[in-house]
Parts: sequence; structure tokens; C-alpha cells
Amino acid sequence: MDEVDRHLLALLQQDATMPYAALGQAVGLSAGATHDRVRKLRERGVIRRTTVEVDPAALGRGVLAFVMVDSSRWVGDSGDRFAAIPEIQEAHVIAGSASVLVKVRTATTEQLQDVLRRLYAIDGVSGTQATVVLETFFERPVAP
Amino acid sequence: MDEVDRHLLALLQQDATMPYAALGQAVGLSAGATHDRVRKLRERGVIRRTTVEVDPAALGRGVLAFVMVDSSRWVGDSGDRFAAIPEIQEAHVIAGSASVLVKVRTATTEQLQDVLRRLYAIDGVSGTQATVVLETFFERPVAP
DNA sequence: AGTGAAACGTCCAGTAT
DNA sequence: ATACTGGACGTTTCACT
Repeated sequence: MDEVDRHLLALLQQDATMPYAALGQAVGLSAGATHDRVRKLRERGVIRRTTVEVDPAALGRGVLAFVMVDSSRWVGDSGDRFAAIPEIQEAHVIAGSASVLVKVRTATTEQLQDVLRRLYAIDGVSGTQATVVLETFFERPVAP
Repeated sequence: MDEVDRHLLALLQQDATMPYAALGQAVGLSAGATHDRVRKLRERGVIRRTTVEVDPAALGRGVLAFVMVDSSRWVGDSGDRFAAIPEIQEAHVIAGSASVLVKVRTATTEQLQDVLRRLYAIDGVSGTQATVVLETFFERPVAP
């Protein structure tokens, strides 16, 4: 993981369709050497996968909310229960008064309410505190 | 945006390096028609970009936290001020007691503290409430 | 780092809906 | 008009020297 690797990651985050030749020129390497670098980054798990960023609104998921989930017992291994709710995009176990923080995308606030109902159906969940997003300033990849 | 488009988006989210021939076979289309579909999804902005998912820990960003930022005045157009802090991965204007919710990734909790210091330097910011993530259950793309 | 074969993306004309 | 097929061409990937 040197400076060249970090540079490659930054470029690939911006546009992963870039050919290796152009990528190599940007970092001062041949196409073949660049190909090798990227392959190793994939093998080592630094690059998890190549994916497409989709506009949530185009998928009918215009409402974004963060929900603090309180629990009356241990939920540290209930990850699957949260994953079973497709509207939940992220779920994190947190330190502090609440137990789990989830990021939810729905089409309407009615559907958000329905997600809250399904959260309460998870064993141990004793409360939720939803925060609706009015505007997203930005969402960007982690800077290498 | 029909069923085929949604199927294509789901496949591309899993692996955007998949060849158009394989992609087409999965949805029952020729490679050329598949290419057309995907090109149109890009043109319409449904696909924002093709990118790589990088392991934050490999980049020395093992600490994840969410910070509620309180403000004593309007911060609805201070997006650039938040974007200027590279450790901030997301920033959202929210409804409720706090004004902005940010997602932060740092190497250590000391660096997290430093980010909080820089947040206070933004005009109008009157308080922060940081929540450290102990474990991430999952982070996944929005399901089409 | 350079080379070459195989695979892929991309465009086009024709065809069907 | 719009969407798909199949083929052709230029480019890119990727293993090998």
C-alpha cells in the first residue's frame, strides 16, 4: 500500500470504467503493471468489489432517515434480523444510549413508519427514534 | 424503468465488471441490447457512476462514528464547509433537534476528536454529539 | 516492461413489435 | 417510433516472455 496504490484507488473510485492504459498514464506506470497492481488490491481485499452507484430517487426511495434503535437486551448478534428488512441500507451496533443505528430508504414516510413497525418486531427492540433527512449535502467514497 | 432494468441494476451493483454478454444472458437479452439499456440508465442518471468499494480499514480508517451537529443559525447552505473535512463521508441536513448529521471515518478516536474540533470551527455550529460504531452489521446498495 | 492472442465493448444495418 | 438481434471492427484485458 504505497502512494501509487492510493492514487489508483482514488481514480477507480471516481470512475472504475477507466482503461488500465489511462490509469497507468495517470500514475506513471505501464498498462500491464497497473493491471497487476489493481489485481493485487482486489486479491488483498482492499478493493471489495466493483459496483454502480444508483440514484435512490429513481428507484422510488426518495425518503432517507436514520433510526436509533433502543433495546432491552443484547442485539449484538441479531444482524440477520435487520438485514431481513430490505429498506435498511446500513445497520451498525453503537456505543451510547441506543443500541443500533440504521439507515433507511423508503418511497414515502408511510413506508418509513412501516419499517419502524417491523423494527419493533425484532426481539429485544424496545424503542426507536427516527430522524428524517431533509437534504443530503453529499455522500462520497472514503478518501484514500 | 421496467423489470429488466431493475434486474440489470441489481446485477451491476453486485459486480459491475460482468460482461454485457453474461449480463444479457441473465436477463434474456443480447449483448447489444443490454449495452443499450445500461447506456440509457447512465444517460438518465439512474446509474450515477461506476466505482470500487474500498475496505476502510485498509486505508487506515478503522473508526466509524456518526455525529449530530447542533447549530445556532442556518447551516442549510454550508455544505462546502463540511465537504472540506475529508474524514467526513456523508453530511445530511436533518429534521429534529440537531441540524446536520455527518458520518465520519478516522484512524483513531484522537483523530475523531480532531474532526469534532474542526466541526466547531464552522460558523453557526454550537454543539456536537458523537456516536461511535462498535460493529457494522452491514452496508449494502439500495435494493432495486 | 513489452508482446500477442483472446475477449470485450461498441457501433451499425436489418427486423420485428 | 421503439426495441431487439446478430455481426463486424477497434480496443482492452491478461497471461507470457
